[in-house]
Amino acid sequence: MAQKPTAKESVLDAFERVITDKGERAATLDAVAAEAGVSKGGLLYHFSSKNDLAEGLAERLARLGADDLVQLRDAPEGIVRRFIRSSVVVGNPFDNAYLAVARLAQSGLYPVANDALAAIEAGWRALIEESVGDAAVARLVLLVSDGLYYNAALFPGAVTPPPAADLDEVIDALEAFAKTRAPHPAS
Amino acid sequence: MAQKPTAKESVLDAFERVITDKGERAATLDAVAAEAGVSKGGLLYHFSSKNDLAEGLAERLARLGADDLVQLRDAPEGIVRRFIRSSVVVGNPFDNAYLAVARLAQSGLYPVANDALAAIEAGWRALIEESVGDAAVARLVLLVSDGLYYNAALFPGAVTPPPAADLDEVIDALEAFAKTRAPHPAS
DNA sequence: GTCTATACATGGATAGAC
DNA sequence: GTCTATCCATGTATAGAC
Repeated sequence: MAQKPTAKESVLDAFERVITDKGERAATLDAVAAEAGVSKGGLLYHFSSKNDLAEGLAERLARLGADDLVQLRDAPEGIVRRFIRSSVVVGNPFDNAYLAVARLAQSGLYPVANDALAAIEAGWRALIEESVGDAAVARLVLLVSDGLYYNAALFPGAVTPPPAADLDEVIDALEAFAKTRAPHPAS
Repeated sequence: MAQKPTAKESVLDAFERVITDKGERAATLDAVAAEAGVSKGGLLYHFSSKNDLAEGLAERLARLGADDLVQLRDAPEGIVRRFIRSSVVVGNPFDNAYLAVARLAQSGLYPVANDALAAIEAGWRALIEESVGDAAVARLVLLVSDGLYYNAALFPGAVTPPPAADLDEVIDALEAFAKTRAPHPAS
């Protein structure tokens, strides 16, 4: 029965797309309505304010984030490798939502966006710490991820995608360091 | 003879302060004029547009950035340690300018701000690479720095200052990794 | 050089027809 | 449920007095 809210979802898609492509400031009600193919009034029927739109996106992120965390936990290549690799935005639904909400959060106008990001980060942190077994290594992993993510995704237009080979080299370094700190995780 | 442009500089100070304290969106001409203690008209005499203000700040950053790079090169505690430590914003003139310009750049409305940041980053990258002698390590150092910086400084209000002890631990890890990669830099 | 007054555009949101 | 028309607030920028 949660299969039918197509109209709302497509407006939310449009909101997400405009934020991602042109930045938060460009995501006016007019622009979002146009992108969604409806009028401003039509949009405001589904989301009665701009803050309502932000909440909708934050909820979507929370939903997708839960799935993402499960996939991360079960990643065959290992949690750290998967986590770092996924720090460079590729364009899946979770990435798109995360990026858009991050942009919203930056403006400082939507506390709900900041809260949603904090919740995602907390989930990651717990999983990474549990996985690597050392707080310092976990911190390093999270910092590198943040560095990658923010660098690549934060500035609309100036996207600099890092080469995959370089990325793996960085991951190797992190895992080597992790071994240094926790040499015998099993015994 | 470059000692007298007090009025312009104080307007620029106000611009910087408002951006830092309340975010780029709150830095309207009205708000900046009020902060500087002048009228909107008075402000616009010195900077004929908002983009002009952004350019002024970008130039200030470039000026301070040159000094910063020299100090980094000569840091007695070592370049990497100094660099990572300085990634957490402390409030010196360079930090203030950098933070403000970063916020401007995020909006996507001021290409001059993005350019100024890119120039700063390029200077850092060259120095770090030269210092650690290994591209992968340099990349890691820059990523950690970015992670630290963006996390702490990007969201107006939600500033999370990382503990100094944890920071040093991260630096130790980076330097240990650097030794792994370049065991005998002299021979 | 600094001020007031004002023009002009844009964005969020309401009212009410269809 | 979606539209048009409109109101109101805010932000940038200009004109011209002092």
